[in-house]
Amino acid sequence: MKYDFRSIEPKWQKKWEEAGAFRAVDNSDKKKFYALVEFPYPSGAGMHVGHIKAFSSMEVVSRKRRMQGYNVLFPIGFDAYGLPTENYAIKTGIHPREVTDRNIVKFTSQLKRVGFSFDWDRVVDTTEEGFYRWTQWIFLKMFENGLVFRDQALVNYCPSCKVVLSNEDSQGGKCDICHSDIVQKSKTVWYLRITEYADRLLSGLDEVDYLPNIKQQQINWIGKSTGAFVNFTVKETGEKLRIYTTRCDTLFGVTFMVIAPEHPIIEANRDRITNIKALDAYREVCAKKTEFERTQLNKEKTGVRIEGLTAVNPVSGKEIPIYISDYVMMGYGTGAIMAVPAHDERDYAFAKKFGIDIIEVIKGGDISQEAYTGDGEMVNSGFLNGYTNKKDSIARMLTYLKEQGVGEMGVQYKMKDWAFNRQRYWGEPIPIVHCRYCGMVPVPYEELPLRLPRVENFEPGEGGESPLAKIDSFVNCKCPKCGRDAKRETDTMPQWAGSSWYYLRYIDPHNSKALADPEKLKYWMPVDWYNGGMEHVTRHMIYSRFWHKFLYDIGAVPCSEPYAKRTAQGLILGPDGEKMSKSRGNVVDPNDVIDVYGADVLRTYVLFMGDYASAAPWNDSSIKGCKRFLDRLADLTDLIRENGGSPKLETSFHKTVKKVSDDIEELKFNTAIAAMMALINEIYEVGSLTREQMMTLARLLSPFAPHLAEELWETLGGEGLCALAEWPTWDETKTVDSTVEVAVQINGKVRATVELPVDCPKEKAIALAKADARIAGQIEGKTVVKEISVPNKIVNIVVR
RNA sequence: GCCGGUGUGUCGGAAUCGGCAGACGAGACAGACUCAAAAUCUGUUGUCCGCGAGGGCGUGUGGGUUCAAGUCCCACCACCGGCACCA
Repeated sequence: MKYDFRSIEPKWQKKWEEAGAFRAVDNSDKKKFYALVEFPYPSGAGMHVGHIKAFSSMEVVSRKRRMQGYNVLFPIGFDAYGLPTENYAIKTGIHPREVTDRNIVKFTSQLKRVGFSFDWDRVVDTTEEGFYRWTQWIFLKMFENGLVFRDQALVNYCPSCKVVLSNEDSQGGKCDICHSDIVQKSKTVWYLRITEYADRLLSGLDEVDYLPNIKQQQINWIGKSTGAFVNFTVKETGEKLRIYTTRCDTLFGVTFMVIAPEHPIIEANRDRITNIKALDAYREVCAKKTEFERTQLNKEKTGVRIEGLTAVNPVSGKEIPIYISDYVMMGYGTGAIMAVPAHDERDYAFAKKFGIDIIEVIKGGDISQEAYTGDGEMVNSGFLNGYTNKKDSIARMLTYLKEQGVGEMGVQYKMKDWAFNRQRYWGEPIPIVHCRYCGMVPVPYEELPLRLPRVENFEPGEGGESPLAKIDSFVNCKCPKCGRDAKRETDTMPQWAGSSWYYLRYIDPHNSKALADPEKLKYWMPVDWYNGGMEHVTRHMIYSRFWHKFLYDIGAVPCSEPYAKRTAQGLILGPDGEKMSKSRGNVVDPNDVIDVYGADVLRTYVLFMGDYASAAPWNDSSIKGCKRFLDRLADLTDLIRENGGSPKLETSFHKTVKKVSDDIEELKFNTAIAAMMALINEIYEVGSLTREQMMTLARLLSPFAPHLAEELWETLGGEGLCALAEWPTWDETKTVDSTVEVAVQINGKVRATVELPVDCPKEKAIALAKADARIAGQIEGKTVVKEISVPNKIVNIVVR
């Protein structure tokens, strides 16, 4: 058959669209399958081949599921709020709305050209009123439920761009945009109380099927640690100084305390502290450091002793000094630690520098040389002396602390509350009104969406204010509660907002009464399979799991976890082996590939190029192999004969159907395609095949190269669309040949192979192996020590 | 430092309930077709010794278990990803 991709690809794309072949059906009796891919950010550069790979796994699975009779929901949308569009607008003066619309048109045409089987009736755009209305709705629900709060915090601020930056945008202490030095600035920050869900985000992982490394990253991100809170007492004031520790059994080894420079106890005791000037000087130095500098490892420990305050160890009664040092963070635990220099490397370094006592409480190391962090017998520890097991000594100490009322078990998380505002224009307005009399008042639900006003100037204001702050008509409003003059919040939500719930909107994208109809949610949720990048398995996925759990708590969704299964693709690197980027100039544009080879070749190649989960470089010549594969496959129609093929070929078909079916489920597309290649190589050797076999081949090919598959299907007289034809099945009994080639080893080295019937009994196999001339020659004159035969695999004869 | 992963020809990669290492594809070389090139087709292609039959070596390194190890065990090395002064 002549394979002219230029004519057949548009032809079948049109037919699919006319037939509504990929439309998901609501209220169907069929079994559902919801496949999800991470919706793209519609950047001006358009898609690169990495996007194609990212979408291709669920594309193949979706197409296979449809052929298996499932009602499939495979949607696409656009995560369109964000900084690049806004920066582009600042630079060019073109409004983000126009830029976004233009980019979405571009992405849509690219996606359609590839022939993805998305349901185009369900496209969502996070910047559209009908969508962000519900983003705001969820925010207000969280506000109502006490999950939203405001607090002063130090933020990364770029004095040149006049903009507050996230930690990601200020790596290395430099502004990501203009590369000037970042300073720390105190700002009011909106927070979502994600830490309240920390434990459930952790335990929820037991219910879902994520790749192990994905689960592990989430576990690390949440960072749960179990330990104890212990109250030390300040001798001079009687105040409690509370610390968190995971090793409360080392309490007898505490020789000093360290608190964070920001710890409130300093302000509370300014007049009592005799060296307050020295402390203030140190604190000022710390305040100037960025989070990045402060967390640099292996740097010299610094700090200042607080004169005038002394702590009392609640267990030993010993009086110890208190220091401030920036190696203790206000943001973790209580911002204060008990220091056990003998058994903690950081405390050891600090004690050495400041000449503080080091008391050994765990035997096993040499504390004159370094801190000993291993296990061992407890010493110098009162009632704990003689304990050798960490678990027991901690348990004993916890009991004691509780009895004495000076401490108790506690849990800490590395995960922090989610800073949820940006001083930016191109985002969802936070629907809150500040009233002088009523405080923070939510915008009434019926007034949603709170529209983002159309402005002409997107430059951030002085001091890093949102551009919205300059729009009087937006800012000035009446308090929804008391009706007096009030001002709107001018910050917007971060980029993560829309993507935290978009998968729900696909289920009912045009609903104006609710974020989605409960009946539809019940049918479609949860997402059966979600694929995306490894870079999103912590932030995006944790954020969206948090929102989902909240929505579950208020009865808005029917299940507690949004994604039943999660996998990730590896990057496509540039032809030079480096990460694709505009600045390197190594980006491959899918349109260029389609122009030359067609969409089917592109689709096949991105899946054939390597292990789906690993990164692999693009190779301009390797893609030819996929082109040849499809050409050769199309030409097979010339070999169709009434009694074509051979019994062995029939077996190979059954094997291949099984292999391709199984491999798709494990995302092993490269070996699935390789199996089809091997099959057509075999057909060419045999020289003919049957029409039935060719139709099987077309259906197997359909998820990968659907346009060619349709064309073949039509040529062969198949009924309806190949995309909706029944997925081929295999007969397990027909996947085995009648004979197998078995390797014969002498002392573990292969010396010959013999053709044996399948499941040949051991004795017979050994006898037949020995009958082989070469084997007989090898055994001659030697003693056979042992004979091993593994049916259908190997015969090994050990001789001496 | 901690956690996770990977290491196989010239390249992308196959093969892990231990059983013929290098499937499939690319590249390279040789040949056919062609005035020629491209495309296509055929053959060769881990490495070393040998005219050949054949044999030695070979899956990051070193050791071990086994009739048999890319696969299992021990010790290391290198690279990639994540977290990181987390108390």
